[in-house]
Amino acid sequence: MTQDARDEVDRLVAAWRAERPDLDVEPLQVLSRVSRLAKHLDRARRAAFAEHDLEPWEFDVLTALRRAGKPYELSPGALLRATLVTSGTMTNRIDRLAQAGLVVRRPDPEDRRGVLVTLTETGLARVDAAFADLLRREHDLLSGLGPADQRTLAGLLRTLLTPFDS
Amino acid sequence: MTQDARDEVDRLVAAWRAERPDLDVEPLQVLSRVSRLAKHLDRARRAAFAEHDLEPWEFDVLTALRRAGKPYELSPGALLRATLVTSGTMTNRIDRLAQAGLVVRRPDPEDRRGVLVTLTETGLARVDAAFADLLRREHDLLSGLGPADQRTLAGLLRTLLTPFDS
DNA sequence: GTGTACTGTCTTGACATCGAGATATATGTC
DNA sequence: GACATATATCTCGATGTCAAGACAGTACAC
Repeated sequence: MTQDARDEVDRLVAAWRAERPDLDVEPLQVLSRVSRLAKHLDRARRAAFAEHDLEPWEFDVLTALRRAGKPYELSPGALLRATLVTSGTMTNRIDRLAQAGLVVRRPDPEDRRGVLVTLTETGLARVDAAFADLLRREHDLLSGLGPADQRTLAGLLRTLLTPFDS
Repeated sequence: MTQDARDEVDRLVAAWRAERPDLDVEPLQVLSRVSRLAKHLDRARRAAFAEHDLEPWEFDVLTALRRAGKPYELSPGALLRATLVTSGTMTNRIDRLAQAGLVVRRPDPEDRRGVLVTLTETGLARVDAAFADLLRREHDLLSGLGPADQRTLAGLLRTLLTPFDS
């Protein structure tokens, strides 16, 4: 029934089965792999961005602005929803991005509580270069799967993700 | 060609296609979902462990020891390989776990540079309770997929993970 | 056995994050 | 139009992590 361990998670599951045969550890086959893959992805991303003098957190904010399209402008609130961080973190990020000249902050003319964050020319160029680079690397990471498998995988992941989109 | 957006990542991909039609953003369909799902999983885990007075990082170390089987003992080096953190981090974690009475440190009798970290009775009981709880919750998270889909998903993820197992 | 490289663990300083709370403004109700 | 509630952003203190390097001990060649 049990096949040979083929990756770290197979070994992990086998160890749990030996120690806790009373528990159903099947969920780990999926979820533990998701966590581990994400950890490796973070490292790969960090390496890719380093060549463009960007930290992952800088990239996250800049891409959110880039995706918004011209004039590449969003509120801090929109940015924190897009990046899943807390407001204190976002304030800090915007501060440092502004100091680096990649974004500028200006008052929201329509809501005096609000602020708008805009990509500068430098920021735009930097994020476009880094994003193209990232896609090349991610494409390579996925080269082990054919197009059909990738679509299948994306679909299954979407199903798991749907409940979180609230 | 483009189907309706059904989750956040579909919207993200659509936004990129509009802004950068020159790039092949298909890799995001898989990898962006992996990262997002991992982030949600972290939160779910944190909530599960809170009921057992454990932080995620505590759980990670304790489960590594638990999986090792009797006498629930590993070196710091083995622990950091199992948890993918750096040595400084592991030292800090062991310090605090020892202070909390969940593990004990003792000199390795066979290598005077070395140390062995052992689960205490308290630590064993705590990690067993938290792990059972976690599995229940993870089982629920996967309830959107049938057994066959779960196996398919696990298999595809394993393929992506294999190159990282070095 | 001496020298050199390696291994295992810990120390330190910098840093990004979180969470709670503060402030200012906006919105809706009576 | 006054009041309570909600929203947008920022401030601040605590914390966990990493990276680099220090230090002790081991292994192996010669």
